[in-house]
Amino acid sequence: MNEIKKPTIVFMGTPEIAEIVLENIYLKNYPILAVVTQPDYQPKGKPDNLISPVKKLALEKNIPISQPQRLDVDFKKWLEGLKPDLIIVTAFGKIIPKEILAIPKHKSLNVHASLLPKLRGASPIQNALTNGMAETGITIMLMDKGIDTGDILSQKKISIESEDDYVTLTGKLAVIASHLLIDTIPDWINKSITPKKQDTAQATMCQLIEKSDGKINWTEDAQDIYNKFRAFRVWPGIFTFWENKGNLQKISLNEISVEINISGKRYHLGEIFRYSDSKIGIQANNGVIILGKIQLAGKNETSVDDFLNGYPNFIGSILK
RNA sequence: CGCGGGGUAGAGCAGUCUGGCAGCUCGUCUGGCUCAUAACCAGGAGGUCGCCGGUUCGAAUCCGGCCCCCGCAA
Repeated sequence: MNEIKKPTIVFMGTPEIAEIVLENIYLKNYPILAVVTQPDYQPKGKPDNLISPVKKLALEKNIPISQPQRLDVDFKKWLEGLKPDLIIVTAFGKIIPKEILAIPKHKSLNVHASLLPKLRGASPIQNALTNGMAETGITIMLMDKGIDTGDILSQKKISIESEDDYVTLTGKLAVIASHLLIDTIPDWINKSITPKKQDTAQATMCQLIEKSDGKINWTEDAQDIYNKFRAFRVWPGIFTFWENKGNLQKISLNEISVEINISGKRYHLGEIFRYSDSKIGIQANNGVIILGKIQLAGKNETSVDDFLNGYPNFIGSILK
């Protein structure tokens, strides 16, 4: 790696993956002028504001913080005043106008958690999992006015293990992202990288996740249901409905596993049955979902064994 | 004052409407049975029924206030 004068950086990002990338930039002694992150979120009934992981780290390291509601004229003026050499964006969560992207001398780079042009958009990690993909990766690219359509500077692949879920995969990708970024910045400043156009014909877009996407359809393959569980681990989770004494009650499946080698008798799709002495299963297509921890709406999370002590009629019902 | 569910033994729940001995399943302890077991049989321990006040001969239950947990919406 060539020696360069380190560019001054404004970092824009919000969740854990952004925090890890930011931390590595900080540890490598890049001058960070400011971080920009989403406004604090105040949940009802909780005493404390939830602050983004990026903000938490910035507070710890005494880096100036901006949390604009909108990226408007005032924000632009503020940013111009900082005269950054480079903007780094990682999972920021808002679309950034191109006037802002154009401010830094060395433009704006985006760290995206997929192998572009695959999985452009807001939720690449979850979509890699729901699609059952065998590999994904990190792309660092120049930002333009489209969503993840900019020219590619560098990429790194990672294989997705069958036991990976959103948490573990995000962790792995974050580490790769932070290293790839540190390797890429000097080459970009030195102009020793030629940006590559994306092959638009190969592009796929990932849709924004909604809470309702967590609803389980018991006619789906067991493996697909399990993939959804892995992808939605942190949010929105997966859920189904149980008819108990005439009431439809929402049940979240917070901890499950899957058995795809089906043996023995089959049940109705969505039917709950005793899969073995210690396992409670739900029949899905081409496999069985094994319950670990579940949560009835309005109640605390419990193990399925505890749940059955209170609701013995659970076994034999059919989930909807 | 956004909408809704909940707080009962170590865990999960019923009982509350219609006030009248504190219950169920599991766990735990003791004993029995068994080659053996997360099995089976018998017995026991374990409760401030979230907190405060009110009504009543009598309150987990009815009335008023408060605290806490959770789901939805944002």
